[in-house]
Amino acid sequence: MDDKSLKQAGLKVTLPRLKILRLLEESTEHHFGAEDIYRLLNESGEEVGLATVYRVLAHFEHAGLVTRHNFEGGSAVYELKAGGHHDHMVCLETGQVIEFVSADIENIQRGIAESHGYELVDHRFVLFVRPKK
Amino acid sequence: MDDKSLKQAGLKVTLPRLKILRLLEESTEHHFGAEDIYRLLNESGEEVGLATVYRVLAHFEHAGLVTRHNFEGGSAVYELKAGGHHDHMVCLETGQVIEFVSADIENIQRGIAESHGYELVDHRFVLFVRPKK
DNA sequence: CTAATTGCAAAAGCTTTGCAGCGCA
DNA sequence: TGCGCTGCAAAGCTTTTGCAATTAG
Repeated sequence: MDDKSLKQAGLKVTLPRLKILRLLEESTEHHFGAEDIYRLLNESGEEVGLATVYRVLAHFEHAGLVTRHNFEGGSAVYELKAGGHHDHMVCLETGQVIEFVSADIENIQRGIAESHGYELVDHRFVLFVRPKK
Repeated sequence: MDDKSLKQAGLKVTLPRLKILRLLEESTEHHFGAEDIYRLLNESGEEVGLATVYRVLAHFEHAGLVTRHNFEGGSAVYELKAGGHHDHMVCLETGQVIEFVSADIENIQRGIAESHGYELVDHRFVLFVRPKK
């Protein structure tokens, strides 16, 4: 199954790639920094080099398996592209990332791009929020 | 005038701060990296240290004078908060940044945050586009 | 067998920080 | 005068890269 995703993506099936893909698929959390992945794997005895984690994630991104986000804070986070498209809400107090979908947003944005003479390729919509008192 | 903005923001009026604020206000371009500002100032004979540029921008951000964006690519860009609020469209071929406003987007997002039990603090909406053929 | 991938360590950005001296209020 | 700001250089982080050894197909 993992094997298949990798092959379909045109990627050679190697141990580090399988380990990383499995971690991304099996975790309840959906957003990981490279350092997180490195730490989690090594803590569970799966030895993978940090440079490899970065290279694997870059490959996954090119292959369309994951998306890279630059939220706030120094480091990027990666997320498996699975399930439908969604956007993100980041809680400024807890750092928690909530996913949501808005059909309205999806509909509006294409019109905006086109009214400026452009073709929409992708978008990033992030809400920064705080628990309601 | 510049003087006033700084005082209103509760910032001590110093030469580097004035120079940077003037650059941000007078340029037709609206988006600058710290390195850009450093280079532009020094090229026009205004000597300012790079560390100072970073510190001034951080102060400006806290004071609400500028917004910091983490688009793609290694470095952050800053933009003067002036005129109304707007969002951004980044052309993937030319790197050009276009600003736009969408009342619909503005209206929708607050509802989204609240329906999840959060209060909206800020948002980031970026469209990645390509010239229409 | 060949080309791609890995690991390590070193290097490369971008940004922040320590400290001594200078400048604004 | 006193506290905050500046500059420089050094340190810190995240991410990338060179290279020799290893592995997948």
